[in-house]
Amino acid sequence: MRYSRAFIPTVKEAPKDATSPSHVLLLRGGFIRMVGAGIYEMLPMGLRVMNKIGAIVREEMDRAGAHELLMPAMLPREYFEESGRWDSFGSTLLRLSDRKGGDYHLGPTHEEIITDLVRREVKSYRQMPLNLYQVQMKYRDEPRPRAGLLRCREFLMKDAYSFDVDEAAATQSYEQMRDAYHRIFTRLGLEYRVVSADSGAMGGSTSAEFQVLASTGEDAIVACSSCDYAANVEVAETKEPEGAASSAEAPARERVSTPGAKTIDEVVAFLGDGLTSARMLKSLLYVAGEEVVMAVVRGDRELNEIKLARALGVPEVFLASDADVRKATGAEPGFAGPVGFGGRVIVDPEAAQVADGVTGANETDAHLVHVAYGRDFEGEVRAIRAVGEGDPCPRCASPLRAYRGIEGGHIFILGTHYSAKMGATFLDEDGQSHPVVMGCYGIGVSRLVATAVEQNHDDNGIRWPMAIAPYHVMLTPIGKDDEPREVAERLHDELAALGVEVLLDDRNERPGVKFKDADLIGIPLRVTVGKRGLTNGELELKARDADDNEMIPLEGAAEAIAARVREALA
RNA sequence: CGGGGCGUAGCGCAGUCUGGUAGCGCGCAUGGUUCGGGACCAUGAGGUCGGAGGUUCGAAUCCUCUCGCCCCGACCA
Repeated sequence: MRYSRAFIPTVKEAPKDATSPSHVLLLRGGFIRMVGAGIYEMLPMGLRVMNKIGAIVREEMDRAGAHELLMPAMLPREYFEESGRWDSFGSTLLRLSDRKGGDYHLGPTHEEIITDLVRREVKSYRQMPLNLYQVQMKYRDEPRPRAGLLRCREFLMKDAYSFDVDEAAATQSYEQMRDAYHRIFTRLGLEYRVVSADSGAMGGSTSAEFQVLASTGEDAIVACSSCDYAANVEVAETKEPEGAASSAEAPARERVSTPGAKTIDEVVAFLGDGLTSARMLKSLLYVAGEEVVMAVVRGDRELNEIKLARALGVPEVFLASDADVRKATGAEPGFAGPVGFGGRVIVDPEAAQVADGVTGANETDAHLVHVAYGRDFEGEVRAIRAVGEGDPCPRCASPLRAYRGIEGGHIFILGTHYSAKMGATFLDEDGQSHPVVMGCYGIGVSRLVATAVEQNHDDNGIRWPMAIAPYHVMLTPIGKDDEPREVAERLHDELAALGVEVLLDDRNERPGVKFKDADLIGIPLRVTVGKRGLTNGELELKARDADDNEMIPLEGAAEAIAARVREALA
């Protein structure tokens, strides 16, 4: 491709509305343009990247035995009505009506539609296992689209659905998809972790997220430094200390006056005398359904609200208002504590280990010192704190490492959630009817374009992994002489004949402009053709992620460059 | 939906407080000089100041309403 004939509208200054690295660089590099909030155009370069990702996804899905189909994006109301999601999806569902006043929506996901297809067409155990997928635009009216392609209202998604006769077979399908996803993310050239995650409202029994590591990621995850345990912090566990505090030698409980000292830091500073936040018993009041409960974690730890909700068996918990705190403890906020507290108390195992703790006295301007679980207060011991860097792995006790990630894929076993509700049943060998057992598997294809950039960029621009780069090689003839241009033209044709995708910068621009654009758009290999090298019969080869040039002989250059490309793709 | 910010030329911004002929840089066009990390000179094109209403002799500027975009939070099979 001749750069002069391509459509690559790069810009020097970042549009002010873009803040995340991928958003800035994809805009500046001429890959995307915004049409509305969370709605983007894929320009030729962006589309090349997205299509490459899509091709890898399709290859691996096909290899795993899945079959591609295409469902409509515009859907009549009745399907989501049937599953209850016409209401439960709320305003995230983009609704529209036709000329006759009929209700429609744009598909945010397709469990209902595929389940309808399968209930009409699949009647026998002989027709399973079955795995159907599509790559299609999805529509979700996100409350807050953001960060360019990372969270859009219209986005390209690969969604696959498996259908099996029972849980065991469904698990097998799930494992096959997990393997396929491993191959996909590996081939994309992205560093990632598979983490266990909250199954959310899907009610699935088993699920895993494929998290692409990026310091700018929205999700916090932990991964073991030695075994393969990894989890979203929403659900991450850690090896908990056993037993209760050995409080035998601790002095008897005592009330101390702590005027104005409400926060952990203030109390530690006020009491002094070697007190650390790890000896504080942080007591937080939460509203869970009808009741107000107290959650106690060590003062140097954070509470994980999802885990607390799960421990309490409620969908979610809300931090109590100041008024609720006063009512429940009889004291101003900042002085709550488990000793003598009337309601339900959940104690984190680490907090239960504190032998000589300090906590609020449920009395304004007062705390209690020399407090221990088991001796001074009771409660249900449940792991409710946030797990983080350095905590021991729940499986092997090695230290966990904290990462940030972007969710690139998510796989679920759905069970019979949709099939039972929608009557997707089959007959087994004995003529008995059963609901099919489903799984669903998503990959955010357009999101991965941005995710790859978040993980692979520097101050000068993008550094595409070879497998998804818009072109493999950038040819940069420089100087005003004819020779570099002629050599570059010839090299372009030779490389193309070898199956290498080449972008030839034939623009009449100064070298600096060409180099800056080359770095910005991030083609993995750049070949500079200039008088400097040609006088020695050489070309300059520079990898986008390397610091220095290397000189290669002009003789046989095409083969050498093609070999480098093949090597990077292997 | 709560909080904050921003809409002025294709992009980035100044001008708004204190009303008085709409400016700068980049980009674009033409000519010339340049040519190994975003060159220089000259000339030029390009704007209903997001929109509507109001106040005023006069509104980018003041008032009211409205639309859009960004960030934080809530939310996010």
